[in-house]
Amino acid sequence: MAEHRHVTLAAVAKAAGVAKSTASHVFTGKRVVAPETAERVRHAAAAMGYTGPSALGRALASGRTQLIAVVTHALLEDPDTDPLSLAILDGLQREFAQAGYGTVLIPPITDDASRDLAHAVLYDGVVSVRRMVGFEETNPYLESRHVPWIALDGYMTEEAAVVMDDAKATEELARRVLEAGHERIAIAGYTFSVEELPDGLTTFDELYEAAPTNVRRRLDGFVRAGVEPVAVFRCGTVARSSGEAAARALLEMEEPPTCILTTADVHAAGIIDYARRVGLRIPEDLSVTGFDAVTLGGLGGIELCTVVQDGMQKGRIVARRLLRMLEAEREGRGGLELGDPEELPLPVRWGDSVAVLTR
Amino acid sequence: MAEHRHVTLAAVAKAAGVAKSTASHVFTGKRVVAPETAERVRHAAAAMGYTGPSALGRALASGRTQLIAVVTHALLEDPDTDPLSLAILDGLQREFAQAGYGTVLIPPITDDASRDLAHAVLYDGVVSVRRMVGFEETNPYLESRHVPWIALDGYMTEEAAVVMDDAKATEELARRVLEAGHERIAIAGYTFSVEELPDGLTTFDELYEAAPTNVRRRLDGFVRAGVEPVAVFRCGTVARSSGEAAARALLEMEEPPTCILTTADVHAAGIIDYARRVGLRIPEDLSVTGFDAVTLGGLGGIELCTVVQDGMQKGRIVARRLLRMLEAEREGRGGLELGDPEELPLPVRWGDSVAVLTR
DNA sequence: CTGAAAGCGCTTACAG
DNA sequence: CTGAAAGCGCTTACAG
Repeated sequence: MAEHRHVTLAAVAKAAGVAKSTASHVFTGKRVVAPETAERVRHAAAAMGYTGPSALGRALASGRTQLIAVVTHALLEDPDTDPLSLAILDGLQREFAQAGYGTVLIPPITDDASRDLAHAVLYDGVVSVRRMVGFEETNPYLESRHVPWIALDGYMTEEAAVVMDDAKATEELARRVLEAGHERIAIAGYTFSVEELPDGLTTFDELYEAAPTNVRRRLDGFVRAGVEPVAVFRCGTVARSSGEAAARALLEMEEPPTCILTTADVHAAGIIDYARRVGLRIPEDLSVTGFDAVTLGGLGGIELCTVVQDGMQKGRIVARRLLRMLEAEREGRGGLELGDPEELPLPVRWGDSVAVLTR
Repeated sequence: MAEHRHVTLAAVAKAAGVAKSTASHVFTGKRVVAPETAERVRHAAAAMGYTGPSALGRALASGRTQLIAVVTHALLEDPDTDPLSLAILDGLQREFAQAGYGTVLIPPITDDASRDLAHAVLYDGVVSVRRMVGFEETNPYLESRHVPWIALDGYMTEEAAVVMDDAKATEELARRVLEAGHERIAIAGYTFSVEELPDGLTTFDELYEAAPTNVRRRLDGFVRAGVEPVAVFRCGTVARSSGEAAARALLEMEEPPTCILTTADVHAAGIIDYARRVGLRIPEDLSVTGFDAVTLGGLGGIELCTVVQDGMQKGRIVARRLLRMLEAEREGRGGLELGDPEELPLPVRWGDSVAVLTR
């Protein structure tokens, strides 16, 4: 009946014959209000079609938006390309939602539109999930907002939030490959900054130098297992196409490897795509290992030998860390204890993409 | 050098010796400011570490948050379960970002946490993507916020935003199945409200009655092609498990169908899972068709005969519609022309999941 | 248990 | 081309 638009707390308070502060407390519950007073306020609110304090007013007055930004390119790819980031996003979103925070998706800053967006968006904290492009401008900007921030994919802030023993996992995986009798083994590892470092053959040391810390740990595991690669390829993107490029280069060698160890499932998938196209069978003619254990289409029934990274769980862990940072900030004590990072287990999954060589 | 926290427009204006309004206009560009005045303001801002007007202040003053909420369960499932919603989300997010809007993810209201979140979050408009659970409370709430809202999955607002000729596509698909010689054909269609209508055998008319409008159109296509189903199964969820349930029931029949027509790829995948498990070959022993053409794992090299629904494109179309609604609202004219909905083409993709029967 | 008032950080007519 | 002022819708000490 009543005009439902733009009913304010002030109007409700007036109608109920109480002060704005009292009406406010009825809704927030931050102060005890006499039952009958509260009832009067609720009644007036209902009659006027008032559905609770405007999130906007509350945000300005309290300085808290209940919003966390997630800067990512994950959705800007074919879902098939980066399912791990999607899973992480899922975990982040669930944990934030549970804690009463909405998750705002924003792309990295790459042009005027994304720059304007970054400036226009409100948030209390931020997580950046893929630093494939645009991070040169995005990172300093996020820094300038002076809010709690966790950057994943090998940044220090990730290391402080979640512990992953990549090396232990890849060591086990590589050890089993060696036990299967492989001697000509190649490594395909990835870096992020494709502009400076495109796909291409390289040396182990150069790859190690350019790789993010998590990839380094994976390479460490290969070394610890005793792998002496006959060739090393640098994947410039975390995308299937870089895996194809790796296969093309590696299979052209005079004595091609019998097994390629990768640092991401998407690369293993790209390698399989290419190998099949040139008529090779997996794993009989070429073995391959991955990392992540994501669901990928078009593998034709092959189950990858890989390391399981539970993205959803990882997202949850990271979210909990950010929530604690937010809390610490609210306490006004930058030095509040954040506690140790949680550990994400990384079990090996032994599929059927590695052949056991008999001689 | 300077203390970087909590620098306000007012402080910058004072330092530059201009009025707040002038400083504001330097940043928004909504009014012409003398070049040297602007320079003075920018200089002061830089010196004080001011990175532009607070999104919060701007939002309160202008009443616009530059945020669009997307209510969805898509991320709350295994990415493998609902890749179409993910693709739609992708399209929404891209289009919104381009228009300067951030995308806020919130879950449907199912408990106190999600209710609080829904109330706390700020947004100028909203799109709801999956109405699987919690919509009984979520929908009225979204309604009560009085902002432009598009609900997908067979609601009227979707129909007004995007035109899809599902019937034409499924008619073509079913026609080809009939041409392949199939006579014992079953239909597995889906509904949303699993609480009231669980998985189970039903009649065509009952399914039709309970189905959302888009599923109805798909069923229309089957009828138009001349299909006379020997059995009809109702999938109570849009998940692989409901497909398995369908296969279990349908294959138990005395004279089981040679082909099952579904209204979603995930159901086709579930059917394949089950059929394989009981030792049937696809398509030799059982043919199946889908709808959506999403990437699904574990299909073992089978390419589904299905209808291609480009989720990303659909998301973009829906986003553009919402943006137009927002604009219309801003103009203060509820009656502003929104124009016709855009059409999303639905091509048939003929894979290898339907056997050609020779007799 | 309740009120009056300041203030959160801006934008936007209005006025000149 | 620029300023002074009102106001967006709340929350939160402060006071009683």
